[in-house]
Amino acid sequence: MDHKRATLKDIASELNLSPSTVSKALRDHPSIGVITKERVKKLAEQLNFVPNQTAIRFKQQKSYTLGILIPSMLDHFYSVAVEGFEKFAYGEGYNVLIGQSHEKLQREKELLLIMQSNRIDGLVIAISRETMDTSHIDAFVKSGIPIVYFMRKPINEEFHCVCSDVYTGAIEAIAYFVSRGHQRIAFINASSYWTTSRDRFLGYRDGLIQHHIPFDKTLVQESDFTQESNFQATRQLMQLDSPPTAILAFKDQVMLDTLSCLRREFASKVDSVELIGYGVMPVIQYLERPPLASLKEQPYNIGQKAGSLLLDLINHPQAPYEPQLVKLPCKLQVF
Amino acid sequence: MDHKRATLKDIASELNLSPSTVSKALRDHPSIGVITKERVKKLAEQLNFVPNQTAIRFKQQKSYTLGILIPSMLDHFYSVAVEGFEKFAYGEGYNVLIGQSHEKLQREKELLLIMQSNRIDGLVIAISRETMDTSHIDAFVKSGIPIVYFMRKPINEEFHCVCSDVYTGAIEAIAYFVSRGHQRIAFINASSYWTTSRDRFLGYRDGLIQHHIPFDKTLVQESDFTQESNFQATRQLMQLDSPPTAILAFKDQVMLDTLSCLRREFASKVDSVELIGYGVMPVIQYLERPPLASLKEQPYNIGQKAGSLLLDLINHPQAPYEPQLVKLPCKLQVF
DNA sequence: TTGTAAGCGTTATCAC
DNA sequence: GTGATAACGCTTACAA
Repeated sequence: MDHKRATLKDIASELNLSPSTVSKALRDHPSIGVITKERVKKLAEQLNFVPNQTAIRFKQQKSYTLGILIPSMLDHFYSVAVEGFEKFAYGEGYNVLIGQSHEKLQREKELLLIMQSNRIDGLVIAISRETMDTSHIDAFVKSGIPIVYFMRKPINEEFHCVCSDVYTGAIEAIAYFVSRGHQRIAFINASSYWTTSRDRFLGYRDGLIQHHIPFDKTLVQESDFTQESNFQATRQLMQLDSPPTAILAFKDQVMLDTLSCLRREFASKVDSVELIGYGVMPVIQYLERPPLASLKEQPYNIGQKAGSLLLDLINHPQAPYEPQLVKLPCKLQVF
Repeated sequence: MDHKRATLKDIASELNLSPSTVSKALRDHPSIGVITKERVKKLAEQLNFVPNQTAIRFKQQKSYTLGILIPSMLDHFYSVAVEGFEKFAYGEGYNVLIGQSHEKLQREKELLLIMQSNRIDGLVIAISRETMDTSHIDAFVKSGIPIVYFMRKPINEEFHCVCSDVYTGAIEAIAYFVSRGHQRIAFINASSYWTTSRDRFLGYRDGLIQHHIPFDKTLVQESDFTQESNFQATRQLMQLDSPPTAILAFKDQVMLDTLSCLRREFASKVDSVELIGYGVMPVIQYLERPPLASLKEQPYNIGQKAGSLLLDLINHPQAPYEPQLVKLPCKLQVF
């Protein structure tokens, strides 16, 4: 092992040059002679010189690191979103720090501090389920780090956000249900604190209205995504005097649990209830009797888009502030 | 926005102290008076002071960052392993840089360079499918960064490694198959360049031997994990004159594709072939007719263990080198 | 075309 | 108990 890593100074003294010359040579600065560049690069290669990013970051007062804070990487949607985000970030010369809140406000706060202390240049965040109060995020923003929400944005915050066009998706889902003869259409939603829940709900409601189906609030349940909660929501619906024949779920994970619940507890009705979720989880292809459909979102593109929006903010900190709201379309995929 | 972030110097000049005093005060250095500490901490709080890690890292010549390089976070096993690793790392005050090779050697090389240039303090790695030559890893090791393999270790490298005890798992699987009357037991393996493939194979072979079943090499196929490859392996097996009645798969993803292939192309036989995989993918609970069983591994613990082994290496760089091989048990879970 | 010197924020060492 | 100083590796005016 070369016990000491080569530095610019090492190269410089070896070649009787100054560190600044070496620095410029390695970065192809025009003011350095071709021959010098050659010599420098050759030796750098030999010494296995790798520039010390920690020093560069420190010097430049820029971490070249972007943060992304998500509920969990075990959620297929978010792991794909992270892929898109990373791809973009790496392409722009940035590293990525990933944080998982696991739906805990406390963890979210800790991660925000870690990221702040790492002087990340910007953050993309989908808030946790417990995040009803955003004072920790406000403090973060106040420290001067640009931020872009994605998917889950607090309903009362005016901020940049990249998400799926779940409203139109819900409209489409309802239309498809109706075209198949359904009139009793239920909806299992999530935290009313997120814009994405409100938008789904509005799409559901407006979809019903478009088809002259009266809105019935007993057909709307809320889940916290645990299996127990998904089951409970399903039970509530199926035990109604007039149970639904179609259910729109906040996301496929909810829909799958709904399916399980129907199979286990309402076996006689499982074939008479059709389901649509959001996300098109890859699992579904392995089901012998898949649900009706799912709204295909674009997590990869959403991650990328959030990254590029964030970079805009980083590169134009003085630009007039006007919250961008980017919605990427969902597409109904029938199984 | 406070446009400039507070530094030690800011606090110092405000209180007419020196930066070094402030530094010590904030870290509760015994040589600083209680009253001074009070004043310093109070002002730090007020100014919303967050220590600049980039400066600390630079100063300490230590990045407090661990790297983990995996094939893909979309693979359930690895995303859980990353969770375990992260949990451990954060607990020890380290950040985590995650890299995904997506099974590409080229990407793996790039990521190694990025990590090196970030001066990570250590790396945990599962090599890509394309990694047959390890010169890039050797170079990395030579640069002085400790490394621990997990799951996928090159077969000809003597290094620390944390993985599942897949050998014993295979033995168990075969025993279970035999107990159910199977004699024609096939095996779909992966890259012969990994120890984990060799170990599975040895378990498969020894398992057969234990039950006096002759080894038949036509019953062993290799897959590269693409759906096409999984299907192809399944076809090869099922088209034999005497096709298997039981198949052990390298991992559940392979098993699921095998199941799909049987359903689509060998529908008449799908009920007469029993399957066992590795991993216990959560998907499986949603299948109406699940496969026979799966070997439950411990990705979370493996990630944690790899992290703690890595930290040992980091903290005791002078310790005599003796490759550690840690194997965590698999457990057969019947569905 | 090359060199000099200052400085980024923090901590360790040593002096007071 | 507190302060001055140097150092980490690199970049960037500016000087030569």
